[in-house]
Amino acid sequence: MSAKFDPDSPKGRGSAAAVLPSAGPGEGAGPGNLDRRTIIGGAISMVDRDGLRELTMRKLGAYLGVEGMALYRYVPGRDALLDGIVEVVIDELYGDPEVLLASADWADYLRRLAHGIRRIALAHPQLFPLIASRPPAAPWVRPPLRSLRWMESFLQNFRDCGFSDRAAVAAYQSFSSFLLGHLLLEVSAHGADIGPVDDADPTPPQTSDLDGYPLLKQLKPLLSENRSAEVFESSLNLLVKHLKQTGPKQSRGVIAKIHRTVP
Amino acid sequence: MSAKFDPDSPKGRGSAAAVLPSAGPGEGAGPGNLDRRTIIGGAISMVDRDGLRELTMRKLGAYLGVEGMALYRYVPGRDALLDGIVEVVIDELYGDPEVLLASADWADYLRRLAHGIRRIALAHPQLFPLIASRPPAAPWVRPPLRSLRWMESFLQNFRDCGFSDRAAVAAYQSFSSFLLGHLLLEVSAHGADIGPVDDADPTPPQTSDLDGYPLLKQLKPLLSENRSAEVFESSLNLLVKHLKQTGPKQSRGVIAKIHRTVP
DNA sequence: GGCCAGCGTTTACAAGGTAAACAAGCGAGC
DNA sequence: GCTCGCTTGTTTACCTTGTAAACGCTGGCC
Repeated sequence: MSAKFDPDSPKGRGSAAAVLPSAGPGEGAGPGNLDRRTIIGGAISMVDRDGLRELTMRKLGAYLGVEGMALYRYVPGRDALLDGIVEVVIDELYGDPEVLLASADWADYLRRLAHGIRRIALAHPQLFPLIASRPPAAPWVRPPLRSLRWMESFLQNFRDCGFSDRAAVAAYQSFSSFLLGHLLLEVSAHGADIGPVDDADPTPPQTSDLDGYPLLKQLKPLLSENRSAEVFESSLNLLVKHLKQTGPKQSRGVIAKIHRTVP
Repeated sequence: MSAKFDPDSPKGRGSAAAVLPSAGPGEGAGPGNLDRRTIIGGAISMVDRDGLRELTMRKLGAYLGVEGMALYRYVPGRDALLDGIVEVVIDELYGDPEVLLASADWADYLRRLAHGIRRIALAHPQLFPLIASRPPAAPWVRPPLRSLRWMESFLQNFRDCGFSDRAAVAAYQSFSSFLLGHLLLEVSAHGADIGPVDDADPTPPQTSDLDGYPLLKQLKPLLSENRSAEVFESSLNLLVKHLKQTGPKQSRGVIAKIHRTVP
């Protein structure tokens, strides 16, 4: 495993995690140029560029070459827009050829899914906290796996792989929690969340007051090292190993037929 | 370990995680009733009650029996107020008698710390996402452990327990990520984050459209079971076990003297 | 008594979300 | 071809919020 190349980095791959052709600024905006998808797409690229705080109805309107109020014809309000964004971004998963909807090899399934979501997180660092914190449709649909469809296919797949109901649910929960925690931290280290809070001073408290904290000062190089990719990989492996011990009912080699694809 | 009793539930204990006497509404507000602490305390209890979105300068002012603008004499602005909140809430850790600043038994240390933070998260479900998403002082200070002081003592303790620098840093990172992921999910299941977005309909999409998702429908009882306390406990144990394998240089039994307390 | 510093209030303004009235284009039916 | 009414974007307007700046009270000190 190379230490230098991160296979999930947005620059490192060509696939999904790229959103529709991005709905760039549509200056000349005759009527009919607008629809829900375009609006959400525009919102996504605005947020990717400027951060969440800069996403306002009027500015998004301007970005699309239209008056802010026009958006309300397609989106009930700002909150709904945010929900739409989350939904669309998560839907990128469906377009990712490396993520499978089902696989008899649940470990492989899990790894692909995890990397797929990581790719999304890295492609949209500014959006990821939103994905994590928007209230889910139902209380047991956990971020970042958000959608009922993904949840259904996840559980189905694990059951088909011989997990008991309880074990499948447990797998789902540990997986979500691992992914959320890891990616949220990774993404926030990328300087996400905080948009241009202060456009002034680009390095506010950098290299600052570590004087009271000698150990911190000493370990700073280690702490600043970005080994996210490897850490991600090894935590994921740990999770898989743990599931292998606690999860599947039948022993290795027995494969339950996948008899059902997802809606 | 009882399955029914959650030792970290706010109702289940008497200790910290209770914030100052709460700075209740101070109706008659002569001058001098105000200070930074009171303001932050009031903000915290407002958020605990009504959610983040309801926390506005004017409403907080009213809550404290004062005009909104008065707050600006003690707090530079709303963002700084939020930072103050996060800081104060995390500081509850120092008041928690069950959390140790250092211990020769690092596993015990870790467990106590984890439970301490969990207690905070459960005591302030509405605030926890804020703790998780406020930009940290330095990029390598990860939520939810937030403060430089905690970080320093954490690392120091692990080093004193025989962890190499690298291992201590790794422990810090896995610990943060585990804690963040788990608690964020746990707290959001408590219906946090989303404040009174719509005061109308108390059960909007409940028991709703699970029709396309038979497995979900079937597993719903399992999924809605709240075993957070146990799951937390066992994930924490898993983490500890893992650290035991990868972490400390010297074998069990050798205790490095704790020769330094934290600033 | 007069003055000053500290503190809360008033006034004012720029964003932002959103409702409601409005207008321009355009196809359906006659 | 004309008109009607719908679709879609625009204008206007209002309320809430964050925040700057000016104002005025009040209690202690000379």
